[in-house]
Amino acid sequence: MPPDLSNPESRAQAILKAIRAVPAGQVAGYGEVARRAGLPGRARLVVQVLRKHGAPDLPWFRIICSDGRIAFPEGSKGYREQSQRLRAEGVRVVKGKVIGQKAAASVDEQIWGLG
DNA sequence: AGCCTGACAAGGT
DNA sequence: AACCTTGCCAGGC
Repeated sequence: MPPDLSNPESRAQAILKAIRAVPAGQVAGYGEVARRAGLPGRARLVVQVLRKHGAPDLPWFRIICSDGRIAFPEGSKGYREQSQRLRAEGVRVVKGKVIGQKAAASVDEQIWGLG
């Protein structure tokens, strides 16, 4: 049974859950995360959640643009940290873009507990 | 209500 | 592939 999503709080929770569901060594787009959270078309809501929640355990660095780009401005603190953290997980990052595959479909199972 | 702001997305050039 | 324009949605004022 999917979460409520009728109020901002539950929406944020759903998004956080979707983000945490992305496996190490893989990445996912903002819109992708939104969809998996049950919020299709709300990519920008994901952005807002990420801006607010600075949770240390949140794998925020695995979230990138749909075209594989890192969303932070080149040279910014976030840009450098994200690149570094991704590479630390074995993700290939070239010129601010992630080369390789995006998160597997199995992520959905992890979120909704289908397995 | 109206306007501005975002770590976006999609489509066209 | 790079770049620009348009569409979107929620928040904060």
